[in-house]
Amino acid sequence: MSTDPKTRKRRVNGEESRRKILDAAASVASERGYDGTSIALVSKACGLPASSIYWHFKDKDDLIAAVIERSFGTWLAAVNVPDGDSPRERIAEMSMQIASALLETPDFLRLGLMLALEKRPEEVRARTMFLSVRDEANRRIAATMRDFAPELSEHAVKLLTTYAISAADGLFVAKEIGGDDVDLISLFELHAHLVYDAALRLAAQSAAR
Amino acid sequence: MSTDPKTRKRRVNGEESRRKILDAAASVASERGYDGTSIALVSKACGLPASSIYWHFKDKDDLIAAVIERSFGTWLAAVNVPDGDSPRERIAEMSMQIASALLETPDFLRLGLMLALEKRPEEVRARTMFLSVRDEANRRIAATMRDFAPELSEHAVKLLTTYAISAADGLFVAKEIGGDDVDLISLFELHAHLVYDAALRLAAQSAAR
Amino acid sequence: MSTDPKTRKRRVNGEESRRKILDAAASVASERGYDGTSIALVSKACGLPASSIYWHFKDKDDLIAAVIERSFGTWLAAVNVPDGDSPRERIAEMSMQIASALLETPDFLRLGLMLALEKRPEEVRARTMFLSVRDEANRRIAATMRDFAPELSEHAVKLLTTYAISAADGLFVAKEIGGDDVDLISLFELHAHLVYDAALRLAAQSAAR
Amino acid sequence: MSTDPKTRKRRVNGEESRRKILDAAASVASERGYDGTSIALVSKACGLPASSIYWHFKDKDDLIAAVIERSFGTWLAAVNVPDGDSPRERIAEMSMQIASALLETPDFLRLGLMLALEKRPEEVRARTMFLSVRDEANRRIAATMRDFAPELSEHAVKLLTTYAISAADGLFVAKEIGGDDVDLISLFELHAHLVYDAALRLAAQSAAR
DNA sequence: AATGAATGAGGATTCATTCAT
DNA sequence: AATGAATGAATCCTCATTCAT
Repeated sequence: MSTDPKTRKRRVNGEESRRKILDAAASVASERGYDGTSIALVSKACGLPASSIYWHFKDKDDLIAAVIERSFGTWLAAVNVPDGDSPRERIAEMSMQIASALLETPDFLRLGLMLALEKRPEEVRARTMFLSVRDEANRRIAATMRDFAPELSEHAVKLLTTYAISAADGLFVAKEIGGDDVDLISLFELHAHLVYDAALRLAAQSAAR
Repeated sequence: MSTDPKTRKRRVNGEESRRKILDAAASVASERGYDGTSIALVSKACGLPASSIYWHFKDKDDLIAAVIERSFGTWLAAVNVPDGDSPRERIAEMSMQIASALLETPDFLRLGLMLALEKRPEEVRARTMFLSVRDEANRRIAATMRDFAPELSEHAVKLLTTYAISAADGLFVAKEIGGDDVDLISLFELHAHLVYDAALRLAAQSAAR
Repeated sequence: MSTDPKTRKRRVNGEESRRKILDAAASVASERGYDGTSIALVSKACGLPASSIYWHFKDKDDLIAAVIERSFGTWLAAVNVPDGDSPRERIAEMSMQIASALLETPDFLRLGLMLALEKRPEEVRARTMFLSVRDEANRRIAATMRDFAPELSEHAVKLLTTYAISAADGLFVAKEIGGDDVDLISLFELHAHLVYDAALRLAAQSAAR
Repeated sequence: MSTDPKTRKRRVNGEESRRKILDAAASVASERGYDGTSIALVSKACGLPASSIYWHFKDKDDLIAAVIERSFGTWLAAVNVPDGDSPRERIAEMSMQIASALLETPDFLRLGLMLALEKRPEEVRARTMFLSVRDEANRRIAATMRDFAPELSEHAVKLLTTYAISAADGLFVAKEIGGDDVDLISLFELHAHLVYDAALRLAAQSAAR
């Protein structure tokens, strides 16, 4: 940390502006989606004129892709595979981590799902960014799954992984819609339980063959 | 009701125009969401001038709400609770019906979820329409659930219902994203299975208390 | 001419607006070129809001192409090949017609030349329009030339035609630059004379071979 | 003049930057005209940030005027009045020089003509620069003309000079439009021939009076 | 029941330019 | 001598909506 106030003030200004813009864009976009996020709105929210946004980002697409990217970063940092403990406990622990990360920084998934559902002709970079980030998550979960139950066939791994992620998405959506009426923690607990049991059963079937 | 052929002709034409507009709006909106759906786009897609759209619908909001409403109608018609058979088979059967209805007419849920995720200040009628339609679905499923396992506590019913619907949403989203890579039928089969088992277990717990 | 004022007022309004826009665009564009012609400027000049311009024309390019097209029409109407008289007199007569048409409606050529000189990457429709219109003029003059001196080789016809048109362009530019200092009529007289003599000489050479 | 190597280094670098900017501006401006030449485009083409351009040039106008000035310099250097030989040969020789200078460095005239055709309210310095440069050319040619045929009336000198320059402009434009289809050399040969004959005839007429 | 035309507000983006370093 | 960042005005164009017919 530099102690020279002048250097810090000036040098960092560019990056600070960039950060302010990203913050503003994240909050606007996660509330109103891609189309609903106008540059004017972001400009108002961050205090910088619209033209300044274009100094930091090529275009709206670039801006929102950056929002997704950063948002995924913070999100990932909050989730880390625990080791030790029994498989059941590890899975429950991860499940809790994901649930609370979703409660704390929902921007990533909310905006991502909005983009994912849209199928406009011209592929939006932001959408691609979300999908690739999601693919990465997919691979990690599949790896954990194989690790934990090596007998599972590849087909079963894929089925379970897709189910695990999809249902989590759905629960998140329910929470977004239902607000405090929805007990996300309990739902994720149930979810972890069900997926764990399903994995055991499928592993047993595979082994039997 | 007038028998004057001219009047009838007009009315029939009017209804056909209305239908054409709804068709166009449904296809555009399910691809691009609320904001991405411009009247000009709908006009181009249905061949009628923009001003004609305003003869049939009060405003854009009204149009999209109508799309949701009609879309839900067709959708509901495809799903009907089967009777007879064992509970397990009935649940599996319903599950299949829902999965194939989603494959055939995905507009309803795709557009609905898009709207649900958006949180704009001015409540959009279309969104409200979707949410109320979804509440109705919720009630029906809860009723079925109580019917099938009366021992379940109200809390358990709510948890299971929410989980059942949410995961279905998530699976639908996965299918939308993944396309043919995703085997929606198998996923719903697994889903029905898991929810059924969970219901049994929770019912047993409730009974034990 | 309809005598019903209401019909005329309303029915024609669309076309009248279109005309007003074209008039305004012609005057602005011929003064400031393609880039200098902003829709806002045209809007101010014609009294209609910018968005109305887009009702009548697809985009700026379309608008300016239409200006060129119409402008060429009026221009062509003012020039018609005279018959009777000796070749020399006919050429002199045509030459005068062209000169005075240029003096009266210079928009066409001024804007056209501006566009022709620009070589931007994305071909502008307006430019293409001018070039095709110019090709047509080229063909007509070449035909007249062949008609009048059949002995001329094709090569000579092309050389003379190009020279005739090009020098006329140049004289027009000089007049645009120099204003009243430049006696366009005398210059065209001289030009006609020189081209005529050149044609005679080249025809004689061709015949001699 | 300082001998301090640092200062010299800077100055040399500075002049090289200036040159790079001018090169970039010349290429952009000769392709897209005054309005089409944005500082951002020039910046991209020369690799220096926009703000650096403003260190070397007061504003856009200044930059483009400098382009014209330098461009005219290189151009002039390529054309030098030959002495000795007969008048006819001297004119033919000059004509060839001009034609090949136009083929090699067309930027000057292309940009100049674009500017000349525009008539915007606020006089652009770059345009004035071109016009004054052109006036100078005019004077030189008139002087040559008087020198070569002293009997010519001032009126005839002016007419011939204007015609000579204008037609040359026109031929240049034709070459710009037509590309390789247009044989600029032959056209200039013809042009020189015609002007020469016209001068002879007018001189004879003047003498006769 | 339908439509051609119009319109003000707002969309994304680029403009020429400035300023502190 | 150079530059990263900022900025207000302007760019083209689309928006949802209205209105007279």
